Amino acid sequence: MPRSGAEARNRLEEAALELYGERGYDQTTTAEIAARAGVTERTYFRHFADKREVLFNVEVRQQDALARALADVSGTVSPVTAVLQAFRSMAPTLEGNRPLAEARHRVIATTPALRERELMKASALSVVVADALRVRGLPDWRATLLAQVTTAALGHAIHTWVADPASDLDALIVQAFADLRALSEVHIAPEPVTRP
Amino acid sequence: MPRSGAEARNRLEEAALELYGERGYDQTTTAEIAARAGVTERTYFRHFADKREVLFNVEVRQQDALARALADVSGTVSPVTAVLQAFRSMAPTLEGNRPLAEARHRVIATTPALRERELMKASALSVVVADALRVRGLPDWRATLLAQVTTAALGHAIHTWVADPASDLDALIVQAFADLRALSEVHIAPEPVTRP
DNA sequence: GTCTATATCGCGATAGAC
DNA sequence: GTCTATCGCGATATAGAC
Repeated sequence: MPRSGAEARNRLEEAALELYGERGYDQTTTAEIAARAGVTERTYFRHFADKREVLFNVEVRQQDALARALADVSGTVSPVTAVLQAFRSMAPTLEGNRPLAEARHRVIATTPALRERELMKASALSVVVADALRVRGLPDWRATLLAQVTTAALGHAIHTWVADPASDLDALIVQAFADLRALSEVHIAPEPVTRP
Repeated sequence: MPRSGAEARNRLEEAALELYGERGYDQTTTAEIAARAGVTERTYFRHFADKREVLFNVEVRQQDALARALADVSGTVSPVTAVLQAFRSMAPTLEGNRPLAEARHRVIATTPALRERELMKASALSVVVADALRVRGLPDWRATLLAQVTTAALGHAIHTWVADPASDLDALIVQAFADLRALSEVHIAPEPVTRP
């Protein structure tokens, strides 16, 4: 009965989030997800590589959006500012479906297998940022580390946002970057290299 | 053929590393690993939670060592210096079995499932560092971010060390922290908070 | 130690969409 | 008609229960 693959995909994502939320990840089978989505188990695996991946297609889309945003930022601003602007451009989309994000994060936070996958996606995001920084002329090592630091800041902002229903994501992102600068001034920068 | 648990464990770790290296992770079954180690598959799962975990007991031990090292660092030095000293104290042990580390990293780098687990362990390490920093009086958010930054630097040092047979890990760790400070001076600290 | 659930994937056939 | 998604069936291996 289903026709367009994208529809089945969406139904599978919804079904999975519901079931993982209801009974927990471990107590849910891929067969159940497929059944609730109205397709066979085999179809599930044609859309998603494994039991975890259903919850992370959202992130993949965000990653693509971020890559585009990074490419669009004016070349005249500093690297960190460029990253900040790109991150901020993603805030509205995320704010758009907060309830979904909350449900997602709740399940992920309580399931080690899903946290693993989340770390993988975060790492991929960091790579995207690092690539953009390299394009902007930063040497490899700096691009990599700066990307890790900024994505960590973004992660913290999102985490705080999910935890507090009254918070504003964009403001939290700006705040996270400000904290980052403060941190580097107080704890990282001033000291000279130490010796034993 | 009975042995004292710990021995079987070691043989399982060796066998797994060998097999993963020879045919690749996907083409290796837990039964094969158990067979090469001279135990049953059931015994394998008594020692390791899943197919990935065999390769990461090393990291768990390192994590314990790091926690101790962090607790032992003098309370008078700055937080970042404390972390640096603790990291450096781990270098000799690692330098001790470089060939093993090389084989490990080669397999992990080429196997997504293993990279996931590696990220998980790195995250756990970061939590250990963050705890230590909190004990030293840093507020939550700073402890977390600083821990992520420093463990990222450590990860980079180790990565470089594994890639270059002629390199010295301790020197690379020191270098990584120096780069960290340089990075924060040039790219993070100087600028004031930006506006849209 | 044994038994079993179920995640994962290969293959050939079918049925809508264009 | 050609694609491509889906189905139905079967095989293997991981992981956990008894």
